[in-house]
Amino acid sequence: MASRTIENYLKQIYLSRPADETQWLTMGKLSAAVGVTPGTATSMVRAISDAHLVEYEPRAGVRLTPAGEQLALHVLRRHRLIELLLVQVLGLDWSEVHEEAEELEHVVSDRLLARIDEILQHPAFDPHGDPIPTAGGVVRSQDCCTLLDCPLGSPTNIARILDQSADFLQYVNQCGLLPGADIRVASRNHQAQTVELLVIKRGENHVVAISFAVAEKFLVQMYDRKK
Amino acid sequence: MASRTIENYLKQIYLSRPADETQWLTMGKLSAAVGVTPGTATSMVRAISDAHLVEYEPRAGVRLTPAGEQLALHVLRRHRLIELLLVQVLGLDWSEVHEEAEELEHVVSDRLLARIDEILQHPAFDPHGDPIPTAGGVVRSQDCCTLLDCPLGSPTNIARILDQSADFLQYVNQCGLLPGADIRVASRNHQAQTVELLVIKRGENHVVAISFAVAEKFLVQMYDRKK
DNA sequence: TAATTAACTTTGCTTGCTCAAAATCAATTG
DNA sequence: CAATTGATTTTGAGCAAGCAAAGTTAATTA
Repeated sequence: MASRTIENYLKQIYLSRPADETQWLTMGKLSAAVGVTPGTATSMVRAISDAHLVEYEPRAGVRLTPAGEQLALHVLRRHRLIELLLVQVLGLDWSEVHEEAEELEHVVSDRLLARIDEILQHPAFDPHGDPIPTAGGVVRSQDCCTLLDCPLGSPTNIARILDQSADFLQYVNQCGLLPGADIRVASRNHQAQTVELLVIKRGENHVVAISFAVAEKFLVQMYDRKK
Repeated sequence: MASRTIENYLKQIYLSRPADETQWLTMGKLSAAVGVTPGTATSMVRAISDAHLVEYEPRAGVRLTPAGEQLALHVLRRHRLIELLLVQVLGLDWSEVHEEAEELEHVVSDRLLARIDEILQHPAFDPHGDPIPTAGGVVRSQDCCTLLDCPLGSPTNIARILDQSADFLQYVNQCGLLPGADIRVASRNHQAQTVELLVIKRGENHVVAISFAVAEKFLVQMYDRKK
């Protein structure tokens, strides 16, 4: 069995993997994601590679093997199901659950996880809109784009929020930009680097302005995901 | 913060402490309870004693300080609230929850614990009838005796089950000896070392025979705890 | 009292994970 | 092409926790 340290490395390797599948994840990025010094990451990755969960190429980086990816997805499944349970059943605030799940994901048994999945009726997304991998390790991907490159004017709704720090999520909550919220991108100002949004909240229209950097943290869907 | 190893040692020291408060818990018993070799227990206890959570007297044994006891009770509170949550809210079988809680008890935050306590409406007992210490570290003790020394014939009900291994609890479940069950001790046979019980289950009387050793694993109350 | 025994402690070693600092490599820049 | 820079790897060390086996101590038996 993989230690909780190894589970964490695998999860981070998965989450930080470069968009281009042929690319390797560098040790610098991995060590930052895991929160250890680069040297530590190198030696841990060497060890994990001995267990055939990753491929490691010195000075190039690291990449998950199919076995490693399955394990990473399993951890991610636990994490996301737990988050949803904490929000929907235990009534925690969604800004708190990420931290909590970070610990719990390493100790819930398969049996308990199956019960959670059942109680939540086999959900496909966690409270932040992240897809929950199936028990078989399949990720049902959404067809999304960020608030930076989605079409202007057309109505859409928020699918996913990529920054899960408590502070940020509290702000998100406050201006009604939760997953599922109906919005429209009113305008983009490339000089000011801002995006203006129309948020439909309790029938009323609100205007919210965010920077390009923040706009990239929101994914929206082309077609309404509720149907 | 105390590591999960230290939390475990403190919990076991509390649970295995001798009935007589002036006595020390020996290293032999502790090492067996924690599941390590005696030498390991000795050196861990030395370390925990440096943190002033226990008193340690070489060749005599170990005993919790007030600070250590508070921490032990806190761990126990987490353990027992989690067990109850798993049974009542998540619908796990009560024979499974001990193992599960053994892991979870070290990772649930105070905030989550408070929510669990609220959802369960500040319960006083876990599914096995063990008392749940308050957030302030107070144990509300019950007035109990075992099926070995309770009076013959008089109606009573099961308050607590001391053996929490899955196999045993499945048997307990099967013959209806759950906490709260209405029973009477019909007879004791000192030659055969057995106790005969009358179990009132769905209006009907059932006869169950158990050995003295098993009888000691059940605590019953003098007065009906339901009122 | 001396010998035996059981419980406990000490010692030395291992594993897993980490860091700091030194060494190395690769990719620019001058 | 040499020098500098930035990223990466190696080295040496430390800490927490564990085991096995050798050494002590105290209590019991003879």
